[in-house]
Amino acid sequence: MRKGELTHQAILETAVRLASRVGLHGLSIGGLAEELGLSKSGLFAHFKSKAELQVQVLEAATVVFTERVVRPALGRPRGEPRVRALFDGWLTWDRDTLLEGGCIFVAAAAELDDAPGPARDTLVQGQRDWLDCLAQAARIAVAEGHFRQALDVEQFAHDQYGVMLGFHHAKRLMRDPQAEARARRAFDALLTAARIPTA
Amino acid sequence: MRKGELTHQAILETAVRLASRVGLHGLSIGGLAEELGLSKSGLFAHFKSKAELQVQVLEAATVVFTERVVRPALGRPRGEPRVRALFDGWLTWDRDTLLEGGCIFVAAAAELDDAPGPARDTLVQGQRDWLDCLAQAARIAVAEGHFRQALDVEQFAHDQYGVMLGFHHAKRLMRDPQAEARARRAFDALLTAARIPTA
DNA sequence: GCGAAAAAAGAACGACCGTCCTATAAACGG
DNA sequence: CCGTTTATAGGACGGTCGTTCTTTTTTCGC
Repeated sequence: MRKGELTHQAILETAVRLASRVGLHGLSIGGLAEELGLSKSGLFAHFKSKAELQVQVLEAATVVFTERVVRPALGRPRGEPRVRALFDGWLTWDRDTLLEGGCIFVAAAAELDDAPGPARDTLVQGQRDWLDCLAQAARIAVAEGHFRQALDVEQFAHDQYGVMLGFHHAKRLMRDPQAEARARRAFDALLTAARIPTA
Repeated sequence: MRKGELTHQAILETAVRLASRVGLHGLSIGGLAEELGLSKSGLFAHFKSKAELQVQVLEAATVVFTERVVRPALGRPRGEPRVRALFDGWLTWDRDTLLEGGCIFVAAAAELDDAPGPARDTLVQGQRDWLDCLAQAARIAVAEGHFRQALDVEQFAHDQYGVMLGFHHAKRLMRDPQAEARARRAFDALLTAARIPTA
């Protein structure tokens, strides 16, 4: 009862890393087993299906993301500092977590946007939570007087996400060495617009 | 020499549509053949490999995109109107082209960002051209006095791309009915920031 | 340490994949 | 209309996929 849970966890850890490179679709039972030195059937026994594996990979990645990005940011002062911390953590969490293939959620979003099923549902829920988290941080910044009163915090979260996606595109596909600088400049512009009274 | 070229074109047309749903990876020779009522080998003969098929699919999609988005925009007045036209066309070109799976380039970007090869090279070149096109349109808007002199036009193009990616994410993955309104609002903010003298 | 229970391995399955080879059918220049 | 070129079909290949069943090994409470 303990050994099983242990390998189960080890599998997921490797699976998240592998999925970031090859995608949830490209993540194969056999390939994953080989990477871990396990037999295909031995690994499969931990999940009743590949779909279940995909769901658990997304859940495991979400746990890591929360630990690596959200929790540290919650330790920062309420308002703009926390908003910035969320963005900063977001920018580098895949690097810090050794996800060579970049943010697994961005890859999964493109893969699953037209593939109904439990994996998609899991991803969407996680993204919804994350967007809510971003919006809530902005809401606090409004309450603290850092951002203007009339700011549409959901729009702010949405725009922040767009900046992040642009960063991912520039960095991972275009291999643009300026990607991070561009993303920070774009986010700064967002912050500026959020601060100044109704433009 | 004519019949062949005709079906070749028909194959690519269907392939682009199919790839938008299932991705370049999920696009299978057999599945594509069935959709067209052709034999697998008959279709395969048109391309020497699957990699070549993928490249040609991307090229075909680029032609459509240029025809549907870039060319109409070039008919609009130089400056901000043209910049807006590029954005507007971009927002809806996948819908207009009956790409049920959404913009094929966004899907391909996530699929290929870690897969070196001719398909990736083709995509990257196309995206580079497109970003150059956006930057050039912004440059003209500066020259026309619509945008401020000091505007970083490459940054503007990059930010514009981020808005578009945010739109795609909100619409296709999150099924957010407000996706388009959000995207327009974000782009308007970009335009405002581009107009006003150094904030 | 023994015995039950859990974990892992081994082998096989049907299905689909890209690719190749060969034969047939259609297209087309003369 | 014929003969050649071209386009398509048919079938088979080795490989990988997810999944299942059966067997062996390991774990772990008693």
